Amino acid sequence: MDRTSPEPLALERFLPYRLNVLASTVSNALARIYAERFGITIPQWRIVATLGQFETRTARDIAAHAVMHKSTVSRAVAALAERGIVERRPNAQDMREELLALTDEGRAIYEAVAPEALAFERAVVSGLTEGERETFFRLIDTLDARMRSLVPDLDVADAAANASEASR
Amino acid sequence: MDRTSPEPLALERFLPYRLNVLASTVSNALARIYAERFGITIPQWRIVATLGQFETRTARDIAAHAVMHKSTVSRAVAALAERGIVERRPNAQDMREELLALTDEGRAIYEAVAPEALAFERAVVSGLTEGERETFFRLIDTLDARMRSLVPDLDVADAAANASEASR
DNA sequence: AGAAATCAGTTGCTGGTGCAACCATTACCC
DNA sequence: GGGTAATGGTTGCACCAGCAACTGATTTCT
Repeated sequence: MDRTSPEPLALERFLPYRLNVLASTVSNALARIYAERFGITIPQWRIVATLGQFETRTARDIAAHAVMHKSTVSRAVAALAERGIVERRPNAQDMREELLALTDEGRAIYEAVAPEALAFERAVVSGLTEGERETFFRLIDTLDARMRSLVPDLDVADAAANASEASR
Repeated sequence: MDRTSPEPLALERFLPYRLNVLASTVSNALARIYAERFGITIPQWRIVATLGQFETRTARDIAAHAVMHKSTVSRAVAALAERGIVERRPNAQDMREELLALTDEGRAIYEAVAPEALAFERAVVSGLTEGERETFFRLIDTLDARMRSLVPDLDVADAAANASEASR
Protein backbone atom coordinates (compact mmCIF):
# COMPACT_ATOMS: atom_id res chain seq x y z
CA MET A 1 0.00 0.00 0.00
CA ASP A 2 1.03 3.53 -0.54
CA ARG A 3 1.90 5.37 2.61
CA THR A 4 1.96 8.97 1.50
CA SER A 5 -1.37 10.00 2.95
CA PRO A 6 -2.10 8.42 6.32
CA GLU A 7 -5.67 7.46 5.48
CA PRO A 8 -8.05 8.37 2.75
CA LEU A 9 -11.16 10.05 4.03
CA ALA A 10 -13.71 10.95 1.44
CA LEU A 11 -16.75 12.56 2.95
CA GLU A 12 -19.03 10.86 0.45
CA ARG A 13 -17.84 7.44 1.67
CA PHE A 14 -17.99 8.35 5.33
CA LEU A 15 -20.87 6.60 6.98
CA PRO A 16 -21.89 9.15 9.63
CA TYR A 17 -22.00 11.82 6.98
CA ARG A 18 -23.97 9.76 4.48
CA LEU A 19 -26.39 8.66 7.12
CA ASN A 20 -26.94 12.19 8.28
CA VAL A 21 -27.51 13.59 4.83
CA LEU A 22 -29.96 10.88 3.89
CA ALA A 23 -31.80 11.11 7.19
CA SER A 24 -32.21 14.85 7.02
CA THR A 25 -33.24 14.75 3.39
CA VAL A 26 -35.95 12.24 4.20
CA SER A 27 -36.95 14.08 7.35
CA ASN A 28 -37.18 17.43 5.67
CA ALA A 29 -39.32 16.10 2.88
CA LEU A 30 -41.61 14.39 5.35
CA ALA A 31 -41.67 17.38 7.66
CA ARG A 32 -42.95 19.40 4.77
CA ILE A 33 -45.93 17.10 4.44
CA TYR A 34 -46.65 17.19 8.16
CA ALA A 35 -46.33 20.93 8.29
CA GLU A 36 -48.15 21.98 5.16
CA ARG A 37 -50.95 19.49 5.32
CA PHE A 38 -51.47 19.10 9.03
CA GLY A 39 -49.61 21.88 10.77
CA ILE A 40 -47.60 19.58 12.98
CA THR A 41 -43.88 19.24 13.55
CA ILE A 42 -41.87 16.04 13.63
CA PRO A 43 -41.78 15.80 17.41
CA GLN A 44 -45.53 16.37 17.42
CA TRP A 45 -45.97 13.71 14.78
CA ARG A 46 -43.96 11.24 16.80
CA ILE A 47 -46.24 11.79 19.75
CA VAL A 48 -49.36 11.42 17.67
CA ALA A 49 -47.94 8.26 16.12
CA THR A 50 -47.06 6.80 19.50
CA LEU A 51 -50.46 7.54 20.97
CA GLY A 52 -52.13 6.28 17.82
CA GLN A 53 -50.32 3.03 18.36
CA PHE A 54 -50.67 2.68 22.12
CA GLU A 55 -53.79 4.60 23.10
CA THR A 56 -52.55 5.85 26.46
CA ARG A 57 -49.04 6.62 27.56
CA THR A 58 -47.19 9.01 29.82
CA ALA A 59 -44.80 11.64 28.52
CA ARG A 60 -41.96 9.58 29.86
CA ASP A 61 -43.08 6.52 27.91
CA ILE A 62 -43.32 8.55 24.77
CA ALA A 63 -39.90 10.05 25.23
CA ALA A 64 -38.43 6.57 25.60
CA HIS A 65 -40.38 5.04 22.74
CA ALA A 66 -39.91 7.86 20.26
CA VAL A 67 -36.37 8.71 21.39
CA MET A 68 -36.85 12.35 22.23
CA HIS A 69 -35.62 14.57 25.00
CA LYS A 70 -38.19 15.01 27.73
CA SER A 71 -38.26 18.76 27.25
CA THR A 72 -39.01 18.25 23.59
CA VAL A 73 -41.87 15.96 24.50
CA SER A 74 -43.13 18.39 27.10
CA ARG A 75 -43.33 21.26 24.66
CA ALA A 76 -44.77 19.20 21.84
CA VAL A 77 -47.45 17.79 24.13
CA ALA A 78 -48.26 21.29 25.34
CA ALA A 79 -48.78 22.43 21.76
CA LEU A 80 -50.91 19.40 20.91
CA ALA A 81 -53.01 19.78 24.05
CA GLU A 82 -53.49 23.45 23.26
CA ARG A 83 -54.86 22.50 19.87
CA GLY A 84 -57.10 19.82 21.29
CA ILE A 85 -55.25 16.98 19.62
CA VAL A 86 -54.06 15.38 22.80
CA GLU A 87 -55.83 15.05 26.11
CA ARG A 88 -54.03 14.99 29.45
CA ARG A 89 -55.54 13.12 32.34
CA PRO A 90 -54.14 12.91 35.84
CA ASN A 91 -53.17 9.52 37.17
CA ALA A 92 -54.70 9.14 40.59
CA GLN A 93 -52.17 6.43 41.42
CA ASP A 94 -49.24 8.75 40.80
CA MET A 95 -49.85 12.46 40.65
CA ARG A 96 -46.42 13.13 39.20
CA GLU A 97 -47.31 11.78 35.84
CA GLU A 98 -50.05 12.48 33.34
CA LEU A 99 -51.77 10.01 31.09
CA LEU A 100 -51.86 11.19 27.52
CA ALA A 101 -54.22 10.10 24.80
CA LEU A 102 -55.47 11.31 21.45
CA THR A 103 -58.74 13.17 21.40
CA ASP A 104 -61.24 12.31 18.69
CA GLU A 105 -59.82 15.12 16.67
CA GLY A 106 -56.35 13.81 17.36
CA ARG A 107 -57.28 10.37 16.17
CA ALA A 108 -58.76 11.84 13.04
CA ILE A 109 -55.47 13.56 12.36
CA TYR A 110 -53.57 10.39 13.06
CA GLU A 111 -55.73 8.47 10.66
CA ALA A 112 -55.18 11.10 8.01
CA VAL A 113 -51.44 11.44 8.50
CA ALA A 114 -50.52 7.79 8.91
CA PRO A 115 -51.49 6.72 5.38
CA GLU A 116 -49.64 9.66 3.92
CA ALA A 117 -46.58 8.91 5.96
CA LEU A 118 -46.68 5.30 4.85
CA ALA A 119 -47.22 6.31 1.26
CA PHE A 120 -44.21 8.56 1.47
CA GLU A 121 -42.17 5.74 2.91
CA ARG A 122 -43.27 3.44 0.11
CA ALA A 123 -42.31 6.07 -2.44
CA VAL A 124 -38.88 6.35 -0.89
CA VAL A 125 -38.18 2.63 -0.78
CA SER A 126 -39.83 1.90 -4.11
CA GLY A 127 -36.40 1.71 -5.70
CA LEU A 128 -35.52 -1.22 -3.44
CA THR A 129 -36.62 -4.80 -3.76
CA GLU A 130 -38.51 -6.35 -0.89
CA GLY A 131 -35.36 -8.22 0.13
CA GLU A 132 -33.27 -5.08 0.04
CA ARG A 133 -35.81 -3.28 2.14
CA GLU A 134 -35.65 -5.98 4.78
CA THR A 135 -31.88 -6.04 4.64
CA PHE A 136 -31.75 -2.32 5.10
CA PHE A 137 -33.90 -2.46 8.19
CA ARG A 138 -31.90 -5.34 9.58
CA LEU A 139 -28.64 -3.44 9.09
CA ILE A 140 -30.10 -0.38 10.76
CA ASP A 141 -31.14 -2.56 13.68
CA THR A 142 -27.65 -3.98 13.89
CA LEU A 143 -25.98 -0.60 13.78
CA ASP A 144 -28.42 0.77 16.29
CA ALA A 145 -27.62 -2.01 18.71
CA ARG A 146 -23.93 -1.47 18.07
CA MET A 147 -24.27 2.21 18.91
CA ARG A 148 -26.03 1.40 22.11
CA SER A 149 -23.16 -0.72 23.29
CA LEU A 150 -20.54 1.72 22.02
CA VAL A 151 -22.09 4.68 23.80
CA PRO A 152 -23.79 3.38 26.93
CA ASP A 153 -24.97 6.73 28.28
CA LEU A 154 -27.15 7.26 25.28
CA ASP A 155 -30.70 6.18 25.92
CA VAL A 156 -30.70 8.50 28.91
CA ALA A 157 -30.15 11.81 27.26
CA ASP A 158 -30.25 11.45 23.50
CA ALA A 159 -32.56 13.33 21.28
CA ALA A 160 -33.23 12.81 17.66
CA ALA A 161 -35.62 15.17 15.96
CA ASN A 162 -33.60 17.37 13.76
CA ALA A 163 -37.06 18.76 13.31
CA SER A 164 -36.79 21.46 10.69
CA GLU A 165 -39.96 23.13 11.71
CA ALA A 166 -43.03 24.20 9.91
CA SER A 167 -43.47 27.93 10.42
CA ARG A 168 -45.89 29.67 8.16
CA MET B 1 -63.37 -1.28 19.42
CA ASP B 2 -65.35 -0.67 16.30
CA ARG B 3 -62.57 1.38 14.82
CA THR B 4 -60.61 -0.47 12.18
CA SER B 5 -57.26 1.19 11.77
CA PRO B 6 -56.67 1.63 8.06
CA GLU B 7 -52.96 0.89 8.18
CA PRO B 8 -50.60 -0.19 10.88
CA LEU B 9 -47.91 2.33 11.59
CA ALA B 10 -45.34 1.34 14.13
CA LEU B 11 -42.79 4.03 14.70
CA GLU B 12 -40.03 1.49 15.18
CA ARG B 13 -40.66 0.10 11.71
CA PHE B 14 -40.98 3.49 10.07
CA LEU B 15 -37.96 4.20 7.93
CA PRO B 16 -37.68 7.99 8.30
CA TYR B 17 -37.83 7.61 12.04
CA ARG B 18 -35.31 4.80 12.23
CA LEU B 19 -32.97 6.60 9.92
CA ASN B 20 -33.17 9.76 11.93
CA VAL B 21 -32.57 8.08 15.26
CA LEU B 22 -29.60 6.13 13.98
CA ALA B 23 -28.12 9.14 12.22
CA SER B 24 -28.38 11.37 15.23
CA THR B 25 -27.04 8.72 17.57
CA VAL B 26 -24.01 8.30 15.34
CA SER B 27 -23.63 12.03 14.83
CA ASN B 28 -23.86 12.85 18.48
CA ALA B 29 -21.27 10.29 19.42
CA LEU B 30 -18.96 11.55 16.74
CA ALA B 31 -19.62 15.18 17.56
CA ARG B 32 -18.48 14.45 21.07
CA ILE B 33 -15.11 13.33 19.75
CA TYR B 34 -14.76 16.36 17.51
CA ALA B 35 -15.75 18.70 20.27
CA GLU B 36 -13.84 17.28 23.21
CA ARG B 37 -10.68 16.39 21.42
CA PHE B 38 -10.45 19.08 18.80
CA GLY B 39 -12.92 21.78 19.67
CA ILE B 40 -14.67 21.68 16.34
CA THR B 41 -18.30 21.22 15.42
CA ILE B 42 -19.72 18.94 12.76
CA PRO B 43 -20.11 21.68 10.16
CA GLN B 44 -16.53 22.73 10.88
CA TRP B 45 -15.39 19.16 10.57
CA ARG B 46 -17.08 18.83 7.22
CA ILE B 47 -15.23 21.85 5.95
CA VAL B 48 -11.90 20.61 7.24
CA ALA B 49 -12.58 17.22 5.68
CA THR B 50 -13.49 18.74 2.35
CA LEU B 51 -10.43 20.96 2.26
CA GLY B 52 -8.28 18.08 3.43
CA GLN B 53 -9.53 16.15 0.44
CA PHE B 54 -9.48 18.89 -2.18
CA GLU B 55 -6.86 21.42 -1.08
CA THR B 56 -8.59 24.53 -2.36
CA ARG B 57 -12.28 25.20 -2.74
CA THR B 58 -14.73 28.06 -2.48
CA ALA B 59 -17.41 28.23 0.18
CA ARG B 60 -19.94 27.47 -2.51
CA ASP B 61 -18.11 24.30 -3.53
CA ILE B 62 -17.95 23.17 0.06
CA ALA B 63 -21.61 23.80 0.63
CA ALA B 64 -22.45 21.69 -2.40
CA HIS B 65 -20.02 18.92 -1.61
CA ALA B 66 -20.74 18.65 2.09
CA VAL B 67 -24.46 19.36 1.74
CA MET B 68 -24.75 22.33 4.04
CA HIS B 69 -26.63 25.58 3.87
CA LYS B 70 -24.45 28.43 2.72
CA SER B 71 -25.03 30.38 5.90
CA THR B 72 -23.85 27.39 7.91
CA VAL B 73 -20.72 27.24 5.79
CA SER B 74 -20.18 30.95 6.11
CA ARG B 75 -20.28 30.87 9.88
CA ALA B 76 -18.22 27.71 10.20
CA VAL B 77 -15.56 29.11 7.88
CA ALA B 78 -15.52 32.34 9.87
CA ALA B 79 -14.87 30.39 13.05
CA LEU B 80 -12.17 28.28 11.44
CA ALA B 81 -10.46 31.31 9.92
CA GLU B 82 -10.59 33.03 13.28
CA ARG B 83 -8.74 30.11 14.80
CA GLY B 84 -6.21 29.97 12.00
CA ILE B 85 -7.35 26.59 10.74
CA VAL B 86 -8.39 27.74 7.30
CA GLU B 87 -6.99 30.51 5.17
CA ARG B 88 -9.08 32.72 2.89
CA ARG B 89 -7.53 34.05 -0.25
CA PRO B 90 -9.19 36.35 -2.75
CA ASN B 91 -9.66 35.11 -6.26
CA ALA B 92 -8.41 37.81 -8.63
CA GLN B 93 -10.48 36.30 -11.43
CA ASP B 94 -13.71 36.71 -9.48
CA MET B 95 -13.75 38.99 -6.49
CA ARG B 96 -17.09 37.66 -5.30
CA GLU B 97 -15.66 34.41 -4.16
CA GLU B 98 -12.88 33.43 -1.82
CA LEU B 99 -10.54 30.50 -2.14
CA LEU B 100 -10.34 28.49 1.02
CA ALA B 101 -7.57 26.17 2.09
CA LEU B 102 -6.26 24.57 5.25
CA THR B 103 -3.37 26.28 6.97
CA ASP B 104 -0.52 24.12 8.24
CA GLU B 105 -2.25 24.02 11.57
CA GLY B 106 -5.46 23.10 9.81
CA ARG B 107 -3.83 20.26 8.02
CA ALA B 108 -2.35 19.03 11.26
CA ILE B 109 -5.82 18.96 12.74
CA TYR B 110 -7.18 17.20 9.70
CA GLU B 111 -4.49 14.57 9.94
CA ALA B 112 -5.25 14.06 13.60
CA VAL B 113 -9.02 13.96 13.26
CA ALA B 114 -9.31 11.86 10.13
CA PRO B 115 -7.85 8.67 11.63
CA GLU B 116 -10.06 9.02 14.67
CA ALA B 117 -13.11 9.56 12.54
CA LEU B 118 -12.28 6.50 10.49
CA ALA B 119 -11.59 4.48 13.62
CA PHE B 120 -14.97 5.47 14.94
CA GLU B 121 -16.59 4.46 11.70
CA ARG B 122 -14.85 1.09 11.82
CA ALA B 123 -16.04 0.60 15.37
CA VAL B 124 -19.60 1.32 14.31
CA VAL B 125 -19.61 -1.03 11.33
CA SER B 126 -17.58 -3.71 13.04
CA GLY B 127 -20.76 -5.68 13.61
CA LEU B 128 -21.30 -5.93 9.87
CA THR B 129 -19.54 -8.17 7.42
CA GLU B 130 -17.66 -6.60 4.56
CA GLY B 131 -20.48 -7.52 2.21
CA GLU B 132 -23.11 -6.04 4.50
CA ARG B 133 -21.13 -2.87 4.75
CA GLU B 134 -21.02 -2.54 0.99
CA THR B 135 -24.68 -3.37 0.72
CA PHE B 136 -25.55 -0.75 3.27
CA PHE B 137 -23.67 1.92 1.37
CA ARG B 138 -25.23 0.86 -1.88
CA LEU B 139 -28.72 1.06 -0.40
CA ILE B 140 -27.99 4.48 1.00
CA ASP B 141 -26.82 5.57 -2.43
CA THR B 142 -30.00 4.23 -3.98
CA LEU B 143 -32.25 5.93 -1.45
CA ASP B 144 -30.33 9.14 -1.76
CA ALA B 145 -30.80 9.16 -5.51
CA ARG B 146 -34.44 8.31 -5.01
CA MET B 147 -34.88 11.28 -2.71
CA ARG B 148 -33.26 13.57 -5.19
CA SER B 149 -35.79 12.64 -7.83
CA LEU B 150 -38.69 12.69 -5.40
CA VAL B 151 -37.88 16.15 -4.12
CA PRO B 152 -36.24 18.08 -6.94
CA ASP B 153 -35.81 21.38 -5.12
CA LEU B 154 -33.55 19.78 -2.62
CA ASP B 155 -29.92 20.28 -3.55
CA VAL B 156 -30.62 23.99 -3.66
CA ALA B 157 -31.65 24.64 -0.14
CA ASP B 158 -31.16 21.55 1.96
CA ALA B 159 -29.04 21.44 5.00
CA ALA B 160 -27.94 18.47 6.93
CA ALA B 161 -25.90 18.96 10.06
CA ASN B 162 -28.18 18.30 12.93
CA ALA B 163 -24.97 19.26 14.64
CA SER B 164 -25.72 18.94 18.30
CA GLU B 165 -22.91 21.23 19.18
CA ALA B 166 -20.18 21.13 21.69
CA SER B 167 -21.16 23.77 24.24
CA ARG B 168 -20.24 22.93 27.81
C1' DA C 1 -42.31 9.19 60.98
C1' DG C 2 -39.06 12.22 58.83
C1' DA C 3 -35.19 13.29 55.96
C1' DA C 4 -33.13 12.49 51.75
C1' DA C 5 -33.00 10.68 47.33
C1' DT C 6 -35.56 9.82 43.10
C1' DC C 7 -38.78 10.70 39.60
C1' DA C 8 -42.31 13.09 36.13
C1' DG C 9 -42.71 17.05 33.98
C1' DT C 10 -41.94 22.28 33.12
C1' DT C 11 -39.32 26.22 31.94
C1' DG C 12 -35.43 29.91 31.55
C1' DC C 13 -31.41 30.31 29.12
C1' DT C 14 -28.06 29.66 25.54
C1' DG C 15 -26.52 28.42 21.22
C1' DG C 16 -26.98 26.76 16.63
C1' DT C 17 -29.70 26.88 12.21
C1' DG C 18 -32.47 28.15 8.20
C1' DC C 19 -34.57 31.80 5.91
C1' DA C 20 -34.61 35.93 3.74
C1' DA C 21 -32.81 40.29 3.00
C1' DC C 22 -28.78 42.40 1.87
C1' DC C 23 -23.97 43.86 -0.17
C1' DA C 24 -20.61 43.52 -3.61
C1' DT C 25 -19.21 41.72 -7.92
C1' DT C 26 -19.83 39.63 -12.35
C1' DA C 27 -22.65 38.01 -16.32
C1' DC C 28 -26.22 38.86 -19.51
C1' DC C 29 -28.33 41.24 -23.21
C1' DC C 30 -30.94 44.82 -25.69
C1' DG D 1 -22.40 50.77 -22.83
C1' DG D 2 -25.57 50.62 -19.37
C1' DG D 3 -29.24 48.68 -17.00
C1' DT D 4 -30.79 44.37 -15.09
C1' DA D 5 -30.34 39.78 -13.56
C1' DA D 6 -27.64 36.38 -11.35
C1' DT D 7 -23.98 34.85 -8.14
C1' DG D 8 -20.86 34.36 -3.81
C1' DG D 9 -21.00 35.37 0.61
C1' DT D 10 -22.60 37.73 5.11
C1' DT D 11 -25.81 38.80 8.65
C1' DG D 12 -30.26 40.02 11.34
C1' DC D 13 -34.05 37.57 12.87
C1' DA D 14 -36.94 34.13 14.67
C1' DC D 15 -37.24 29.60 16.05
C1' DC D 16 -36.18 25.28 18.02
C1' DA D 17 -33.48 22.03 20.78
C1' DG D 18 -30.79 20.58 24.78
C1' DC D 19 -29.15 21.50 29.24
C1' DA D 20 -29.82 22.32 33.77
C1' DA D 21 -32.31 24.08 37.40
C1' DC D 22 -36.65 23.86 39.45
C1' DT D 23 -41.44 22.23 41.35
C1' DG D 24 -44.20 18.98 43.20
C1' DA D 25 -45.04 14.04 44.10
C1' DT D 26 -43.41 9.53 45.60
C1' DT D 27 -40.16 6.17 47.27
C1' DT D 28 -36.40 4.74 50.16
C1' DC D 29 -33.70 4.51 54.15
C1' DT D 30 -32.79 4.93 58.96
